[in-house]
Amino acid sequence: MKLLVIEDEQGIRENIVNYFNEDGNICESCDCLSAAIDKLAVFDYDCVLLDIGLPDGEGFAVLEYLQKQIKNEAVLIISARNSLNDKLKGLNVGADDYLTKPFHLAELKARVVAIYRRRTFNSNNNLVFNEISINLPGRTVQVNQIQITLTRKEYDMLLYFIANKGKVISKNAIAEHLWGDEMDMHNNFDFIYTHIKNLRKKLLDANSNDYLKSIYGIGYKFMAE
Amino acid sequence: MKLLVIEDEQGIRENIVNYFNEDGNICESCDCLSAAIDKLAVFDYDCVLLDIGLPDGEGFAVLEYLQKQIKNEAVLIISARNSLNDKLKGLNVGADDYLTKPFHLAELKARVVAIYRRRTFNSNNNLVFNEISINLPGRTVQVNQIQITLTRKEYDMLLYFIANKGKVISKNAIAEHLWGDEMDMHNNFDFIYTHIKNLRKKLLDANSNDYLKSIYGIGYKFMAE
DNA sequence: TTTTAGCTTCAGTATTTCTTCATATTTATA
DNA sequence: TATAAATATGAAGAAATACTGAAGCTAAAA
Repeated sequence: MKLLVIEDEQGIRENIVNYFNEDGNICESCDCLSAAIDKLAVFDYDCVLLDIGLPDGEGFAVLEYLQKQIKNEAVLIISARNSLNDKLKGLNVGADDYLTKPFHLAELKARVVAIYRRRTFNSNNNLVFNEISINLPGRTVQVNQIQITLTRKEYDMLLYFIANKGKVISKNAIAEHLWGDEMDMHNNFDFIYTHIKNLRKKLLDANSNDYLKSIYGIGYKFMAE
Repeated sequence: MKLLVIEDEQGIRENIVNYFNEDGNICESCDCLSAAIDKLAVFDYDCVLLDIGLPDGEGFAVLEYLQKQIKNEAVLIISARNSLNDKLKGLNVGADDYLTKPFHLAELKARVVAIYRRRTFNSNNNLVFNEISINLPGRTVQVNQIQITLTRKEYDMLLYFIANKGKVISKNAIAEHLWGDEMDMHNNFDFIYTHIKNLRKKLLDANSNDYLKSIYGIGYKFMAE
């Protein structure tokens, strides 16, 4: 999962980032509204963890920005305030959930996972596309009822493709989604080629259709019909 | 055991929480209906201790919520009212037991344990998974009818794995479950490796199948089937 | 006090995954 | 069709993660 933490208190911010990164997620962060908007304008995230009280304004501005841009990031508000008003305001402008400080990292993570599942998966926690079925809690992938074993990057890639099936995904977007924004790749996409190749091979070996289409000069598209 | 206490009177609530936590349980609490629903939406509990008279509504709403969500938390109602009507209403909407205030903490605990056993274990108080059989009251484990001796950490780990069989469990989640969330482990999982190793060895020495699978970069999964 | 069991730490090793690189193939376009 | 750029591939090196056995530590038991 790829996450963005918007939180001005350094301690809290770093705790959250470390906690998620240890689990194999890509978690980025920033400490003010303007940096947040900058990031969101350029990158896509699965979920944004948003503090309301920021040095340069209220976090609600992020929600409004996302709505205006028709971005579909999930948003979980983290806030010191626990008034019903703030909570309702946040949920009204499009937040998915609300958590009051102080909180346990485990609870934060449980909520993020819950939001993500609600958005992405069906009621059985399975993301199904034709002969491919992904089970999130078990981190397993089945093709034609037969289980295949994917590495972390392959799994993340497949999930990303299926979540965006039918859309052309640029190589930069893939890199950004799998490695985060500190990844400097000055036009070298060799590792993407390699992971694509390996993922393709595993899927084809399991008699999947050839959904992974290369778009010359741009990136890839996971064919949906 | 993981419990949730829903009770608005602070004194009673804290007494219950402390009493259960001293026994090595994980006992959380909240003081109103909406906070309770928030928690139940995200977390799973073994048993919910539910007060009926809450500031923002009747506790019965929790029972209805659990039924609607098809969650299978056990529920014990704690209430000042002891009218037959209320009792019947509670049991009708799915409560497992009913206790009238005032009560002794020892009685509360006895009832919770009774409910938990009734729900989780077969008639012999055993939690059985294939050739592994765990006896909760005795904290003993048998593999293929032969008893093996586990340390506290190993036992807790095994129980946690079997309770979450089929799901990938992150090392952070394991650490939290075994040591609590204050445990600061900045990327050092050596002790988890050690306990996993020891648990594995004991199970394999007793001719158990190799259920404990490592998920590279993430954590572990106890294979179900 | 001594002994012991269990927990944690550590260093060395093994394994898995990620990245790089050299080479081959495909594609766009001049 | 020729050329250059982009993409694909297999193999190998590098890095990250996991495993192991042993040793030290701690707290409870004898």
